[in-house]
Amino acid sequence: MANIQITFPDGSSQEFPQGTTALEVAKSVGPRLAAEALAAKVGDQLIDLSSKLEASGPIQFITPTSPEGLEIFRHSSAHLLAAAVTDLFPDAHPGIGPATENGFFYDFYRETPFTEEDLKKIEAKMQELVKANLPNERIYYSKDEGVKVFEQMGEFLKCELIQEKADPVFSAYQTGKFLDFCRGPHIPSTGRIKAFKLLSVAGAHWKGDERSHPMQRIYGTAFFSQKDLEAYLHQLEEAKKRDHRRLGKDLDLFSIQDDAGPGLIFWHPKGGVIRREIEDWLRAELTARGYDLVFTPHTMRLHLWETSGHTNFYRENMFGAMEVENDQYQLKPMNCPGHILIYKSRVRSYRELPMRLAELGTVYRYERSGVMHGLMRVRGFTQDDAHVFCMPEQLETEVQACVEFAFLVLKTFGFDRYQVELSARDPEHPEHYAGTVEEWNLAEGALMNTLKRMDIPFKYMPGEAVFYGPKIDIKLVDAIGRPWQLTTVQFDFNLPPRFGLEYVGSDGHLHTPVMVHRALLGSIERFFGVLIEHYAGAFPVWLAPVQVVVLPISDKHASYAQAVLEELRRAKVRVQLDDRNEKLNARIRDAQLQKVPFMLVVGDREAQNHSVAVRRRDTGDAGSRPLAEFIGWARQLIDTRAAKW
RNA sequence: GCCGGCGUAGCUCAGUCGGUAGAGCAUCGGUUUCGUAAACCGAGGGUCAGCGGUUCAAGUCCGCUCGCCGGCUCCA
Repeated sequence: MANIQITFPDGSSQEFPQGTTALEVAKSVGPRLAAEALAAKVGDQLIDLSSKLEASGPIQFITPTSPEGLEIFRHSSAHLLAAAVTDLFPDAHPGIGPATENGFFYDFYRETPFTEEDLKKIEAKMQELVKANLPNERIYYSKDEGVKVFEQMGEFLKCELIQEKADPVFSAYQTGKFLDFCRGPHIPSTGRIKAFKLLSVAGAHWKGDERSHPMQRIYGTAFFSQKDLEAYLHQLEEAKKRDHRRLGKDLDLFSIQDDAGPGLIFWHPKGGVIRREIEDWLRAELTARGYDLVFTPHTMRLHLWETSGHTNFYRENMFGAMEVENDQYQLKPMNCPGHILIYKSRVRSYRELPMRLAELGTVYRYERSGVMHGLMRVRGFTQDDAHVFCMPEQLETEVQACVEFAFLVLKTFGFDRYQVELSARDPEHPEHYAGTVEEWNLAEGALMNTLKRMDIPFKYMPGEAVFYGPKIDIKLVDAIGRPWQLTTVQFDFNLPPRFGLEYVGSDGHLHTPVMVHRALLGSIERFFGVLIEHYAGAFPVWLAPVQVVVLPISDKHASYAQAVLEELRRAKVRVQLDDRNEKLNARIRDAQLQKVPFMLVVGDREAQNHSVAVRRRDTGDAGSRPLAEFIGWARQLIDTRAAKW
């Protein structure tokens, strides 16, 4: 038998007989590697340890520390889950079960729902299968043969998948009695899975199609060590404490009320302060960047939305039209038509371009009942919207300015977890899009050049563009790792021709302008939600609804406390006096829980030399200093919008 | 919209087998005047989400509706 040459990551190589398994190669390196290895990688292909090596080449072993290690491990955990479920519940038909970012899930079709108790039973069965240390065996089938095997087992969902996706010869994995159509690779046996937990059961749809069978999805997570698992569960608990819905109530920032309806936000005084700070900052920046601030009506004639095309492609997201004097009016789901009407109100010259119309525009969208989520997904919200009307040759400059502005937003509010996506058209289906191929090439080129020139890493997403133009999106991540879209910069090849927009060029002829939609914060509501979670409610001084609390030690110090209060007010610091009949400790505790940045304790000593004893929210007692000095410090933190101090 | 869970005082929650509702915190009144994360005493506060049904009797069992939570789907 011929020998093959296997090269290791350190560059050394060794000969093995053809057909040697990856595991045997690992053993030749050392027993420790053989014990730790989960799978192997040949070239860029992942294989099982039981796979036979047929050709010379490099090999790499996947261990718990490899980037792919956890994913393979969790995928095998999903199989373990399915093995346990099919064993306990013969009427449960497995669908699909992949690894996810934080764990894994498996979807089952079953008439009766799984209960919490069922999850416990399943977990116990999984433990049992771990103890049995069942091998994950790979079996090859021809397509016809495979379909027959799964048909005999009554696994109609698997048959469907095989018919749709399987190669003429495909692999399946056997774990105990459970057989799954699966590409692999898998860890050698179930005995390796020690730290796992089933987390929840939720509804899903077969193949993600809403009209298809309802499925039951069991979520779980698995780690290489019990310690890692516990750390993850602890992190979930911590994240819950940052949930903006929890903090919104505890800090009295906003509410959503049954009497008013779901998805409609009430901004309480404290939330209102933060919103005003955000908006004031934004308006100043918009003005400095050559935007014009406008206001447009909240309801307009329905025919306007027919012209824009919304009644065709956006109807299911619009509130119903209302009748006024035999005419139909529509609550606005977007601001674009309003801005377009301002543009159209008179003849425009190329000298006026680019024209940047900005509005904090409140829109209403009908969201289906199951999708609302705190401030993140609502039915009424305010966008920091703007539309830039310009000539094609101005596009790139305008896009760059938008992206730079977006990054200033991220920096100002201290966001560091985000991802940038460029959504382009699907080149296979040019007929799905408005505008010509030339226009699209120009627009996609402008977007991509901008990102590349600015050295911003991004995900290129062909086929993800909306029909009217390509876009750049920036998504931020919430407390439990869910991404939320905020910033969007989008081209629009659709609306300018639909509304017959034009400008007089330097050549004296009429031309159609190009239009860019952009929102940086996205919606003020969603932005606020992400912001609350980002700071866990402990806002930097410039945003904190109450920046300073004055705490007189006893009634004797009331008049000095009052003087301190007034001096801070004159310096335009948001300050409150807490002179309730409570012990100092209790009042400090309340201020801490309200996450007030500074507490000023005043007693005899402070009254005597016009000073304050400063307590910081984060590090506690910071000693006494003259009142004037503290005010200077506070003002500086506010004026510079300091994130840390 | 779909699947599952949940809804008791302002908040967090208890309430057994169906027998007419309770705690802590918060609020209000009083006492206490205090130096860096919860003083003490007392009082008020409920359409048990809503509507309907079963029953001698429903917070508890059944149905419908509304809302919330976790997902799915959707998301210009």
